[in-house]
Amino acid sequence: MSQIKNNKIANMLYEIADLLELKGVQFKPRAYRTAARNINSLSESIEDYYVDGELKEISGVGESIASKIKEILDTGRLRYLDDLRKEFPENLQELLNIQGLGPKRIIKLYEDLDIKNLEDLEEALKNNEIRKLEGFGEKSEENIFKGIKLYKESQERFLLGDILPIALELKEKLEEQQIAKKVQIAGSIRRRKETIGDIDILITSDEPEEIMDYFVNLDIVNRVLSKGLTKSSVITEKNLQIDLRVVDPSSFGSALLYFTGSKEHNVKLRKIALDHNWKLSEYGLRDKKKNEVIAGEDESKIYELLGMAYISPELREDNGEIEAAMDKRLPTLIELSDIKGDLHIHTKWSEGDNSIEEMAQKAIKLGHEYIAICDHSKSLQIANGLDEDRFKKQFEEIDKINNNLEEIEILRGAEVNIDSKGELDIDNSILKELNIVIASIHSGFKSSQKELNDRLISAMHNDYVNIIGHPTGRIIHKREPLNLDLTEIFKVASDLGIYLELNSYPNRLDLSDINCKKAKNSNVKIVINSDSHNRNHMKYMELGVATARRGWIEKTDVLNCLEFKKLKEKL
DNA sequence: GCCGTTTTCGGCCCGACTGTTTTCAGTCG
Repeated sequence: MSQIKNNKIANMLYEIADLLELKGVQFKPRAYRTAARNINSLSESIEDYYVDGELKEISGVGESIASKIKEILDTGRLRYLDDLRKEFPENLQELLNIQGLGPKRIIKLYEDLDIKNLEDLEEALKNNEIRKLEGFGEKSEENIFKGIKLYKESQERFLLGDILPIALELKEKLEEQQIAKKVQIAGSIRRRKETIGDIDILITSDEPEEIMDYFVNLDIVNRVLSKGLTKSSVITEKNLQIDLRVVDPSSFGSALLYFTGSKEHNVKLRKIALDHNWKLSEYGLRDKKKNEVIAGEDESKIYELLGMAYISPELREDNGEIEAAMDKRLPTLIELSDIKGDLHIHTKWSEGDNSIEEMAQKAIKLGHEYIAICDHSKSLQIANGLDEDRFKKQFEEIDKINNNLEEIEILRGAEVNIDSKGELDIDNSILKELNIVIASIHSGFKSSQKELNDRLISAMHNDYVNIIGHPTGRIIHKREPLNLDLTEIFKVASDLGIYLELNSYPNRLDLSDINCKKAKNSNVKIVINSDSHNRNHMKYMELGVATARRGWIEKTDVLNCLEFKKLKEKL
């Protein structure tokens, strides 16, 4: 297990792609990105592939990229990348992350205005210099300005889906060291927030010096910020900060509570403690009069003494969970094991990487009872969307595999496109042959609120539509949610019995935690899907379930917690 | 640079949208 190495290599390949793109090289950037993406979604360490001589087994990796991977694994560096970097100012490729800027315009900005980095770009914006350039105007300035804002936000926080595997791997490594006893990830990761600022890890150990030595010398570490006996902080190459704290076993629970947060949750707990004439801190729950610790080792004991049920970390946002815990009316949150199937799976038929059979096999391994193959429809041409004829052909393949596989049920599905008028791009004669129809918006994001609402509502009125996919369309750090009136959408969904999707893709998580809670309060049922484009994406279900838990969702709120028989009845 | 039930060489998703133009380039998905 070493996602960290895979990640490092993928990032270097992504950088090559960016630099080649700036050079105006065709096709190669895509080849490098494909390889990088596939390496990132490997479930095993790339080193294992190297050792076994199987690098070229990785899809998208051929002769040339394989030899580059070898060079990186052997030497830690790559000459080819070093040489490419020399051709441009150090941080020019960073500008590719800004929405609205591509290679052509970046090169123009560089050549005409000597813009070498983000700082130069902001300066030029301030002086209104960009609008004077040929091909740019006031609107361009405005869009670049907005793009910078989103990009900066993305620099400060990381996606849960990117950080969780790293955090879990760190935890595992620390646990392997016999000198660390208890190991727990705290902070916003433990609360499974959609974005993460840094990683906080709490441990107990009798050998703090040894464990700190081990920690600051891990290969993920780029810079050591501080190193002591109780706390050390390091920074990784991607500017992610990791704090490791050694705490006394007698206060492990109170420290865990304190460092898990949220701040607002903790403040309220401390107030309640004060009402009892107690004092709550990271060192324990303490009786002020007698000056003695009454709890600290165990987190749940603290909640118990404060007169409430144990509160799952995902709920700790001071959104009513404390009151609910006191009244014993906390929801029984959905668990990953409640999920019985995945109803949004792409395959090679459209833009997925794997075949129907491969996806089904992976789903069996994950313990799913059923999956729905929901490839894109024809108007999404970039995704090689299916037209009516190809859907018919796909039915045959699905039915055939379904008959051959006893362990799983494969449903016929589609993710059809909602056009600018709210029409679906696939004929009802095909839709009625499907077990599952997801309708999604993939274009015309900037329509007015009324137009957007009307489009979704019109799609929901189609007799064959079951699910609205990624309802708000947001891409975390990239695209704001659609300007929808969700209250109206929820009402229509509830009235018509349409399920709203919680799309588990790491940068979607759409519906968001907050919207899940609102949906639940509006009697809307949801479905949690992975939207897998590769068999290794199916594990994203974990992120969706975590988000649902943050939204107070119970298994009875979720379509794909039903067993297959009941699911079929519902549909 | 990768890949192949139309190819081991010659392709490589392509249309919509935006903002800039005055017929189109660049970007996005």
